[in-house]
Amino acid sequence: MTPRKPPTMADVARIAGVSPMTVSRAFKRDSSVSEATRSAILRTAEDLGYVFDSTASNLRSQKTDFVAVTIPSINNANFADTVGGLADGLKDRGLQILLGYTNYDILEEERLIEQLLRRRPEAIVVTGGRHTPRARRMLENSGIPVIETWDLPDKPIGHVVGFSNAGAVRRMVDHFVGQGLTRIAFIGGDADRDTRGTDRRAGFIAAMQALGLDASRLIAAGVPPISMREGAEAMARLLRDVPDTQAVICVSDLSAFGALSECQRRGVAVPADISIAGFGDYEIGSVCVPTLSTINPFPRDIGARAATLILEALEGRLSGPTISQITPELLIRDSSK
Amino acid sequence: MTPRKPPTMADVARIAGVSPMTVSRAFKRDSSVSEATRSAILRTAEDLGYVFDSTASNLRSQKTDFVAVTIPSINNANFADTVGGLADGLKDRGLQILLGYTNYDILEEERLIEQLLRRRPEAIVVTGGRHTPRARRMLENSGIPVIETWDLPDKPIGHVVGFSNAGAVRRMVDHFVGQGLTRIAFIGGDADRDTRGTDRRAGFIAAMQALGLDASRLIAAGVPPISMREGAEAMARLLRDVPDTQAVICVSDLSAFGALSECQRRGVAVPADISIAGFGDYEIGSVCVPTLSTINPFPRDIGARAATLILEALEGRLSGPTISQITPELLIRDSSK
DNA sequence: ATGAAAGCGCTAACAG
DNA sequence: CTGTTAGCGCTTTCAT
Repeated sequence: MTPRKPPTMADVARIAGVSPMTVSRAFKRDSSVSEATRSAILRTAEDLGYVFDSTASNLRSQKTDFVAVTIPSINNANFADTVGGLADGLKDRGLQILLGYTNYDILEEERLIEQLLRRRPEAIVVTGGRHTPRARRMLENSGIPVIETWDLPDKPIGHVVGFSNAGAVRRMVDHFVGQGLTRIAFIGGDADRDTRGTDRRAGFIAAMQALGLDASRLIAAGVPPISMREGAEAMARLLRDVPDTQAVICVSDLSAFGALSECQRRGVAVPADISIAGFGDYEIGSVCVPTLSTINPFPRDIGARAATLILEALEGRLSGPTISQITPELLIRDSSK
Repeated sequence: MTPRKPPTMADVARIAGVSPMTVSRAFKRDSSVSEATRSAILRTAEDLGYVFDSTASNLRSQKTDFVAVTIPSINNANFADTVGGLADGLKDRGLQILLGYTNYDILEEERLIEQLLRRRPEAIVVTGGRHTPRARRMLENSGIPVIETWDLPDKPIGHVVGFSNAGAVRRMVDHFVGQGLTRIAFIGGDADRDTRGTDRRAGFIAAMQALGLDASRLIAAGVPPISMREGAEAMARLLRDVPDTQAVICVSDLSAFGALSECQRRGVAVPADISIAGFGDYEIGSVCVPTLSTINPFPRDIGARAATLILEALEGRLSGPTISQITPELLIRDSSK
C-alpha cells in the first residue's frame, strides 16, 4: 500500500516533457501520436507506476465501457454460459461486463437495475421479461439499449433474445405422448419466483390439456431454483403418491438428475419403469447413466447474439427494436427411450 | 430511448427550488436535510426520471464502492459460492462487486487486473497466489487492500484467505491408505494452468512418496478445468491401462462424477472394485449413487471472510497483513467405504 | 439545515 | 502530430 496519492496523467506529462493531452492520446489505440513519443510516455508511465483513471475518463467522455447484466443466480451453468457468450462478444470492443444477480426476485431486480444504471452502462441485458413497473420505467427511460433475454415478453422494452419456455416444454410433452406415454408429471418449484420455471410449468399444463390429458400431476419441490436434492425428494413423493406415472418432466436438468438418482436408490428402472426429462442441457445430463433427455436452449448463443446487438446498437446500425428467437433443441437420450 | 440528455442534479435542484448541494445531501443516508425538503427533492427526482450519476460522484469523492474480484471461471459452483459469500458480506455497506474471470490463465489475469484497477476499486480479491511479476507489482502498488484466496501463497501480497490444496489431498491419501488401499491414482488436468489443480496433484505425489507408495498413476485428462466427460475418459484409460488400481482421487467432484459414471457404464462396482474421491463438495457428490467422498473447502466462508477483512481494512481497523486459514473438511461417503 | 465556490482527472473541441 | 482551454456532474470545504 502506497501512502502517497497515486500519480496522475499530469505527473506523467510533466516528467515525459509533453502535455497531458498527448499522454491521454498515447493511451488510446488509434490516436495520432508519433511512435517515439508514445513509447517514451508509456515507459514513463510504467516507471511511475501510473494507472489510468477510468473514473475521470468516464465522466469527461460520458462513456464507461460498461455493459450491465442481470442474471437470477451467479451459480447456474446456463446463465454463466450466456454471460460468457456476451463477455466474449464484447471483449474486443473493450466493453466490460458489470454483473449483478437478482436471486430470482423482481424486487431485488428493481434495486439492482437502479444500482447498475447509476454506473452509466452503455447497454443493459436483463434475464427475463417480467419486471416491476418502476424497473420497467427505469429501463425505458435509460436512454441505452435494453435487451431482455431467456424469454419472449408480450411487451418488450427494447430488444429481445429469447425463446418460449412454454413452447419448449410442449415439445417434450409431445415427445412423450408420441411414445405412448400419457400419465405425465411435472416437477418444479413451488412459487412463481422463477418466471421461466413458471412458464415451463404453464406450458406443461397447456400442452397436456390441449391433448385432453390429466395435467394435475404437479410436484412442487421447494423454493426455486430447485436443487438436485429437491428433485430427488420430489421424485420420492411422486413414486409414493402417484405410482402409476409413466414419465416426468423436470424444470431443470439438475432436478432431473436428482429425480434419476432417487430412482437408482429405489431400484426403479429408467426409462423402463419411468421416463425422465430435464431442461437446459447441463453437462451432467450427457454424462449420467442413463443420459438425460433434455432441451438445449443454447445459452451461449443467447449471450453472443445479445453482444452482437449491443455492438450494432452502439454503432447506430439498428433502426428499431428487434426480436431474435433462439430455437431450443429437443435432445432425446436414454432416460426416455 | 430518450433522445435528449438525462437530467442532472442541477436540474432537480432548480425545479425543487434548492441548491444542488441540498439535492446531493438528500440522496445520502445520514446527511442533515429536513425530512420535508428531502421527500420533496426525492419526488421531484422521481418525476423527472433523474438517475444519480455515480461516475461524477466517483471522481469527486475518489470513491467508487467497487470491490474488484478475479475468479478463474464464471462457470464453477465453488467460485460462485465464494463470490456469493463476498457479495452478501459487502452488500450492506453498498459495495458492489466488479467481477472478471481469468480463464485459468495468469497472463489473462494480468490484463484483467489492470482493467479492474483502472476502475479504482476500493479493494481487490484475487483467486490464487501465483501471478505474473507485473500483476504482482500492480497489486502491490495499488494502494488498496489486496486479498489472495483459495491458496496459501509463499509470499503473500496482502491478506490471505485460503488453505493448502496439497495438504487437503494428503488427508485423502491418508484416508485411503488407512483403509488398506495403496494402489492409488490421481486424475487431473494435463497442464499447469490451474494452479490449485497443480497443487493438488503435487500434494498427491508428495503424500504417496512420503508413505513409500507408487505415485506414478497420474492420469492427465485434458486442459484444466477438466469436465465430467474428461473425468469419464480418464477413468476409461485408467481401467484399461492400470486395472489393478484400488482408489482414485480426482481433482474435482465434476471429474470424479464423470469417473463414477464410467464405472457404472462398465459395470465396475464403486467402491467394491475401486474407490473414488473428488474435491470441492459440489452438490452432485451428495446426490449421486453412490455418494462421493470429497473435500469441502468452504467456498462461501472464504468469500465471507474476505468481505469481513475488506470492511475492517476500509475502516482502518487492520494493522498489518493477515492470513486466515479455512480448514477444509474431509467428507467420507459411499464411494470410498 | 442550507448554500457558494472550487475542483476531482481526464478528454472534447478547437487551434496550430 | 501536439497543445490550450474549458468542463463533464458531482462533492469537499468552508460559510452562514
